[in-house]
Parts: sequence; structure tokens; C-alpha cells
Amino acid sequence: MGQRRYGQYCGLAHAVELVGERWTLLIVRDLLVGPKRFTELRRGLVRIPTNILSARLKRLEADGLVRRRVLPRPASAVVYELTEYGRELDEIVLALGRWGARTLGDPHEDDLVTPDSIITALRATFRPEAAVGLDLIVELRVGDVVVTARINDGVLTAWEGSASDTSDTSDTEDTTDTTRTPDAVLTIGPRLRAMLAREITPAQALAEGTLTVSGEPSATDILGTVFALDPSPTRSLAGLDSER
Amino acid sequence: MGQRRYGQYCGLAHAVELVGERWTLLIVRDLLVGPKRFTELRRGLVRIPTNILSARLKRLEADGLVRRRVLPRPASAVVYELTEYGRELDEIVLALGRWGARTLGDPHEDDLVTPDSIITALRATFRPEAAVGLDLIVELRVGDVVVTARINDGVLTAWEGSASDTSDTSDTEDTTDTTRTPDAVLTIGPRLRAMLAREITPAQALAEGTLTVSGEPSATDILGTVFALDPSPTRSLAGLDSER
DNA sequence: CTGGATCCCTCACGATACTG
DNA sequence: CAGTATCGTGAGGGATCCAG
Repeated sequence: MGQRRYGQYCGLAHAVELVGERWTLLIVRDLLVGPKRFTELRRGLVRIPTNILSARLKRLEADGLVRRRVLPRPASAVVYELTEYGRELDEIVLALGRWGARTLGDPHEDDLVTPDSIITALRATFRPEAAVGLDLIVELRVGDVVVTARINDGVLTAWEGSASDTSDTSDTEDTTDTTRTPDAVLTIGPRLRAMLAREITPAQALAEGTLTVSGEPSATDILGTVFALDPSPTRSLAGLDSER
Repeated sequence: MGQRRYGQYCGLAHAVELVGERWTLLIVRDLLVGPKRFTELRRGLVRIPTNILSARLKRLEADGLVRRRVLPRPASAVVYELTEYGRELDEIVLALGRWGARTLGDPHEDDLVTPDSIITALRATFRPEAAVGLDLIVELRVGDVVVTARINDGVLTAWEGSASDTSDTSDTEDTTDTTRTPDAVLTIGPRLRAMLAREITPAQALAEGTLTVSGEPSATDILGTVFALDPSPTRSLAGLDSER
């Protein structure tokens, strides 16, 4: 299988040989959130055929981006996790996510949203400088996905599940998040992206009914400030582009 | 053709739908260096089938990343150039190139090097803070590729061809580069990457004979200082990885 | 139940030839 | 020069089956 080579001695060409195949970067996205089991990956990617997931994981492992680890007894489960080299894709993945989000438009009918895509969106749009001095826990509900974000003085921690769930990543040693109740619960309709991009204000979203809050009302303000996405490019209409 | 959709409402998924197909990011790489004609792109990508190049350009244009422009008479040639949105991939492409370059290894037998890949490598590894106060022009020869880099107080300008050639990008208004002779000409063997990654010093390269200089000898020092690549990851040997 | 492997089918990609 | 046309191949999609 020398078919995926470009035959160029170039860092970018090599990078694309490593992560350019279909599905690969989405697998990396989910593994950047945390180590996962085969079936968890399946759940997060939904439409991926199992043979493709299997093949991708093998390639990623062979290329040194992913490590397959068998947990010690009694769990003896298989988990896939990124190596250090794989984890260094983090900033690139987040930047690509921001870039792509700017032309996402509104969700298509059968588009689905996964916990890891929400967590990644939060990580990608988080602005530490806007979060200094803050300390709050917000629970986000998008469709049937529940994600909790803890903002603690410029540091974001996010995990799947409600605020009371302890994030079992187990490498955050400050397990001070003792079953703390969230400061607010935001239930968000299909327009989370529009709010992050500040195309609509949280106030408008509240009025539209696409956003519901319980708990601290001011928590809505963090959308668009603590989490923010640069504005979308002005799209060209009928070939007439707005630049140059 | 709804086959390229992932069915996820996610910025990264959308980004990969836009630029994740084979060859696409290499086309973007070359267009980031400057607008190009169809045949110039072919020359820079070499192994790309013309129907694929054609299809990719159509998609990129439809998606608002590329603009096809017919130059005014009497040239009336067709050029492809990135839109503003397309150009915003610059940092991402450079970061991906750096990431990939770290596991590039040494060139394979039939790997080829193109001017745009060299220029991109220079842009990706350029460190402005290491170039303040400098003002020099260096001509690089890698194989039969000739590229000239002008370093002017923290600003890099690079173009294909020898130093006397004026870069006809025409949007650099300071055309003060009047047929200036280069301060040095570096002829480099297959180990440019190793020098940028500081796996070997320019001195070693000179001793090896993989590097030849004419003109100002100190110009060799800019490789590894003004242009530098972070070290490669320690590769795992037989599944035994050096971390955690 | 997890963690895949296997099979078949289709379509996107690749190679090459050819044209306005 | 700037592509289009044609056709073969192999990777991806989808369902099913199997071992621990």
C-alpha cells in the first residue's frame, strides 16, 4: 500500500499521510479529550464502519500516534490513547475546528452532536484571558448530550455528564470537585455555534427560546465572552467576492 | 455525492470536509505561496492526475476557498488564488508542516522536492525573533530547485529562482530588491531537514560535504537559528514508548 | 457485551488518452 | 495551456459474523 504516499519530501505531505485519511482526524479529536475504548470511539463517530475504525487505529499505532493499552486486571479492557506525538496535534486540531466552525452554518436535519465534539468546541473557543478570576461550573445540555465545564481562574476542564459526575480521567490530581452542584444549567437548542460566533446574543437566544437557564442567570454571559469564535467570513454571492 | 459528509455538526468535521480530501491541502500549500496557473500547480504536485486537480479546484472554488480569476487582456490567462478564508489556513498549514517534518526521516529514493515545499518549509521554520536586525539575501539550491530567501529585520520573503529574479508576486510594494546579489549561496544535499532540526550542525554538514557555501560563510549559521524546527519525538522501539 | 474480522458492493481516486 | 473523457483499481461503506 504505497498508494497513500505523495512522493514529496515535505513536512506537510508527510503530515497528511499520517492523519489525512478519512475519519482519522475525528478519531484524534476524540482521543484528545481522553483515552477511549473501541466501542466508545464507535459511539462518538457513529457512522464509521468498524473495519475502518480498526484499520485507522492500527495505522495510528504503527505510526506512533496512538498506543493500544490493555488495562491491568481486573479491568483488562483495551483502551486507545494518544502518544505524546499524537497529543501535539492538539493546537492544530483546535485551530482547524475554529476555522471550520466559521462556515458551519446551521445544523442539517440529521446532523448529530457528540459529547466529544462539544467538549472540543469548548476547548477550541475558550479564552483563558477572559476567564481569570472566575470560578464556576456550568452544565450544558445540547440535545441529549450533557457536558459539564469547570472554569477555574483561566483553566478549563470539561467532561461528559452532569456536574456531579467526577471526571474519571484520573490524571487530574486536584479532585477538589466533590459532588459540587453546578452554578448554572444551560439547555441549548441548535444555535450554540451562532452564540459562540456572537451572531446572536444570549439575550436574543433566551427570547427565541433556544436557550434556557436554571441557576445563576449571569452564566449565560460566558457564551460569547469566555467562549468565543471569530466571526464568519463574508461569503461570496454568485462569484462576487467581497475582497480585493 | 453526500459521501464526503460525516454527519456531525462539528467545526473540525466540517473543516475536514472542506480540505480533507487527498491532494487538497497540498494545493492549498502551493497557493499560499502565491497565485498559480493550472500548469504551475501541476508542476508543483507532479503526481497529481489532471482530473483530480481539476475536481479539487472546482470544489475549493465552490466552497469559497479559491477564486478562479481570468487575467485581463492581453494576458488572459487563468490563475487560481486563495480567498481570504482560504488564506486563513496559513498558520494551520505551517503548524501541520512542522508537526509532520519531525517524523520525516531522511528522503526516500524517489522523493522529490518542489520550490513551494521549500518555501513553505522556510516559512514554517522561520523565527522572526531570531532575525531582528538582520538584512541578508540567501540563495538555496536543493537538487535542481533554486529558492531565494530575503531576511530583513524579522521579515522573511522567499521566492522561487535566483536572487536576481524579482519576485513577481506584485503585491509586495517595496520593490527595493533591485537585482541585488545574494550574500551567500547555499547548496544543500538531502539533509536540509536534519539541519533545521539541529540533528546535525552546519559545520558537520560542511564536513560531510552535504552543504556547500559560496559568499558569506556565516550565512550557514542561519540554518538552525533563524530557521529552526523543534526536535523530533523519541520514536517508540518495538512498542516500548518512552513516556508515562 | 466488547473488540474486532470478513464479505460484498460501490464510488472516488488514479493513470492515461485526448480535445478546445 | 487548460482542462475533459474514459476506464481500471482499491479504499470506503454497510451488514454480518465470530472470538474472548
